[in-house]
Amino acid sequence: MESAQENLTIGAFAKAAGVNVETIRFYQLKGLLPRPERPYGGIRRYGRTDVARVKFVKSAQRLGFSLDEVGRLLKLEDGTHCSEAAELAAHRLADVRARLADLQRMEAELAKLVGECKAHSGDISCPLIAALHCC
Amino acid sequence: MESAQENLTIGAFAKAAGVNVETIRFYQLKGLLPRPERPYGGIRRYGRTDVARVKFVKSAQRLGFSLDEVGRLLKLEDGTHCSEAAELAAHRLADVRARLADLQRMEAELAKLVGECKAHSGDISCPLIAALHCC
DNA sequence: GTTACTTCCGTAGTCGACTACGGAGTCAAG
DNA sequence: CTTGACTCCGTAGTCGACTACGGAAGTAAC
Ligand SMILES: [Zn+2]
Ligand SMILES: [Zn+2]
Ligand SMILES: [Zn+2]
Ligand SMILES: [Zn+2]
Repeated sequence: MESAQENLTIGAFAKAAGVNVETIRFYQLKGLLPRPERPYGGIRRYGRTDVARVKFVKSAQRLGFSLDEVGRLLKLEDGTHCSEAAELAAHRLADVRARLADLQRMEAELAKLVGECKAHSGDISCPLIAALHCC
Repeated sequence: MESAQENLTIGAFAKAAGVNVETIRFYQLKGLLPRPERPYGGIRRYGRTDVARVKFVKSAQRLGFSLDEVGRLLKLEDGTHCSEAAELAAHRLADVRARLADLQRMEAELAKLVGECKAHSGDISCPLIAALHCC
């Protein structure tokens, strides 16, 4: 056979890419995926480059990029002039690190409070609740 | 004077609590804050317990609790039977830790890719872009 | 050739935590 | 007594990344 990965209907394409059909349509709407030509009154067909493109989007998402940023990354796909991509990634990294710091603070405070609640006796009021009171 | 912190209009209340007026109304709508009685055709007045309540909400939010969870925490405010509060906090802690792990993965991968992009010569294609390609 | 699954397409709904808007009523200062 | 700020209240819009719906038309299986 020519290939099991060419001439896919949108359903097979979505399955091959590991996403829902609606996600494909949504990406087309957002300009992340092209809408292939449609034969007279027929249905559109997709190939392996489309699958690769969706997987690119999903990989980038796993790194924290927004769909908007992924759109910009896709325009630099040849990889020859990567300074813009590097800048995008650096921004993303800074943002990830900021969120990380925030979560680490939450983790420490929550862990402390949960520990204190476990430890306190039934008589005095709960330090976990008390901590939320005075700012 | 009796107190600068009693008989506040909603505007003064919001300022004292460090939030917008609309936030107060939103919390009232969500049942996080009571709506004080309104004298015949007059305007509602707020006091220090209301301010404390908003600050409680904001403290809990900083620990990662959703407004829905904060609502449940507010019902345990006396701090005498804290096992439910402790359970909520433990769930929150588990969730925070899961998000933390995810962000740490992103941080490591992004940092690696940014480093590789800085290092690669102009000839070969960018490892940052390449990494997004093959799943 | 009929049934049953897909596809196509646009529009609208979801979630959370607000934010904005609009029009009427209230209040204090001058 | 007017001006201007503030309050009241409901409804609607925002953001991101989908998800759901609905009806018409295409397609595959029997
Ligand atoms: Zn306790
Ligand atoms: Zn209290
Ligand atoms: Zn590079
Ligand atoms: Zn590619």
